[in-house]
Amino acid sequence: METNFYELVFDIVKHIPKGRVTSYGAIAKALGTAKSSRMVGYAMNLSHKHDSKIPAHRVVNRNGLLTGKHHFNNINEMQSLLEAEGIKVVNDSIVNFKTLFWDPITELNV
DNA sequence: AATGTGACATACC
DNA sequence: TGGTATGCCACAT
Repeated sequence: METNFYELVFDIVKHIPKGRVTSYGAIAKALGTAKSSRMVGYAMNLSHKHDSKIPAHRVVNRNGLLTGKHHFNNINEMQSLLEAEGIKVVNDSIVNFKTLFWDPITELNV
C-alpha cells in the first residue's frame, strides 16, 4: 500500500470546499495524529509529486497565516489563489479566518 | 537502527 | 509583542 498518511492528508485537502480554509493541526487531528501537524505540511510539500491537484493554498497554520506560501512556485500565487476563491488575504493573513475555517472532523466525520 | 528534519503548536522569556 | 525554545510524530536519508 502507499503511504497512508499522505494519502489521507491529500484526501482531506482535496475535500476542502471552495472558499474555505483549514489548518494543519485540524487535518492532523482529523487523521488521529494531532501531534503530527508538521507532517501535514510536509505532505503538502510532496503534493507536487502526486498528480492529484492539492489546493495547498487552502491550508494554513493555526493563525490563518500563509506560512507555506514560500513553498509555492510563486509567493504571490498562494494569496492570489485564495482571493480567487473569495478569501480575503491581508498581510499574508486570512481575513475572517475563523469564519472561513473548515473543520474536516466536523464536515467529514459528522 | 539511528539520526535528522519540518508548509505546526504551544510555552516560556 | 515577539523572538526563542521545546515537544511532537511520521517521513527521509
